[in-house]
Amino acid sequence: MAVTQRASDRAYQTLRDEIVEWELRPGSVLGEVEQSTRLGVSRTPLREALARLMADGLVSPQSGRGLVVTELSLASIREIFEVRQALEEQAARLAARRGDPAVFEQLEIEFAAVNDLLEHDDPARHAYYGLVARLDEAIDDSVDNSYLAAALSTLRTHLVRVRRLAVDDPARLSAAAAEHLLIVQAIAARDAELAAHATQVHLHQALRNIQKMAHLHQSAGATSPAPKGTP
Amino acid sequence: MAVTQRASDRAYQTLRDEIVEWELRPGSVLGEVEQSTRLGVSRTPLREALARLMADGLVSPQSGRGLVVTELSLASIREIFEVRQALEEQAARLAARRGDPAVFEQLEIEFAAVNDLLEHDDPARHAYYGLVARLDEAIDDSVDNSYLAAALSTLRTHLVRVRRLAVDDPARLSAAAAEHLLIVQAIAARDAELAAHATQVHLHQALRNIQKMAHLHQSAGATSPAPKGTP
DNA sequence: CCTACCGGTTCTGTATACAGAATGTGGATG
DNA sequence: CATCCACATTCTGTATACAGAACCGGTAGG
Repeated sequence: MAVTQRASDRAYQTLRDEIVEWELRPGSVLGEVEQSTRLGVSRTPLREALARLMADGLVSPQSGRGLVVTELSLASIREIFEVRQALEEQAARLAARRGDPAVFEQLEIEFAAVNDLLEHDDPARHAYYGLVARLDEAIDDSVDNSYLAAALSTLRTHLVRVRRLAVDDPARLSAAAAEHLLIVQAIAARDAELAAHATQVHLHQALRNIQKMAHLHQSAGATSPAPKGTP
Repeated sequence: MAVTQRASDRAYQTLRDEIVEWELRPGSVLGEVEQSTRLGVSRTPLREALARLMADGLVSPQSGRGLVVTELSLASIREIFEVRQALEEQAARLAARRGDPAVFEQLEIEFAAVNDLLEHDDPARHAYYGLVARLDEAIDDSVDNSYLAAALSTLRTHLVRVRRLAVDDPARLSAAAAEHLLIVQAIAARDAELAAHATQVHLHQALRNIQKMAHLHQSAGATSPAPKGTP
């Protein structure tokens, strides 16, 4: 493995993390020289990093010159979920057909016991989201489709950004775990259609929850201006 | 509009076209210096172009150093179609809900008369594929989802590459037009589920046709070595 | 007081130079 | 004759230098 990571990779990961974690707010202008000096790399690898971020849809070219961190409005979240519905339904369906039931039976046990996980003192819910990540990984492995995996990967980046928008309430997490459990059970039972439908149910509820939370906060999250380098 | 295109864009488009048109065969090694001199641009913009091609999945890093044009096996075509099923079904469904029926009624007329188009002397079927492209465009516009549009766009690049693999026979084109007609009718009638199902039917038949043709040619197409610059 | 033009400044896009790493080759040795 | 090591060549990754273009400010004119 690469002990020394490339400078462009470091710049990409750093910027991506900062955008996803909302340290770089939407609308922030990313100047090449500014960011290259800040991250301690030259402009060449930084440009490569910005190009990748643009391909991901995390930054977009502003009118004329300059790249800005893309907004994450409720409308764009809805768009993301429309793609997610399509891709994750297909992924669940194919995983049910091709996956090794043993793998998902193991995950089934863990999701059944997820309430113990949620009771632990874990503000960031690392254990829970780690389990979900392992489910995603198991599905990707089972599907064995690099194009689908790539599309889902970029999508998940956006979803982490959505997740950081507001902390999930425990009730929703518990419900989500139940929905995940059904998906896992369906895959383990090789019931492709049930896996597809259960995925639709989960995504519907997840989006609904986000919209509900956003409605509560209303003017709070989303698109506060807060520029960074304009004193 | 930009009168002067950027060098990196020119390099990207040129290389992409050459890969899609099978002038650069799968397995071809794309050295940076070699390609930069050939295309008459410096290494910096060429690297940017190669990065975009890698994001598209048209080239992939070879073991160690060097990028190679990706293979297009029957297996990978199947993978592409699995993603395509998911995304185009969703696109058709959403277009049926959101599109302007008038637009699709116009397309309906054109698809109904497509046999006239096919009788014209047009070896590359420009008129036909142009009509299909306009349908895709109308769907994208109606869906109004940038994430979905982006995913479909990269997918279509791969599909052009598949299409160039072998010339479609007239019978298949005629059948495909009938399938397209049903999709358009469903969208015009705002029947989302019929649009989704008709899309599935069309994609199933399209993939089946490709597999049939590949089976006929068997050893022909796909992965013949034929390197370009090794005299 | 508003508008249009002009200069300065900053930024992007491109080219090139340099360092490190990997690969392949040749010769020497077992 | 095979194998291993050392060297040379080539390639990638990075830094920097340069040119052109786009913005911003001020100033002069209507």
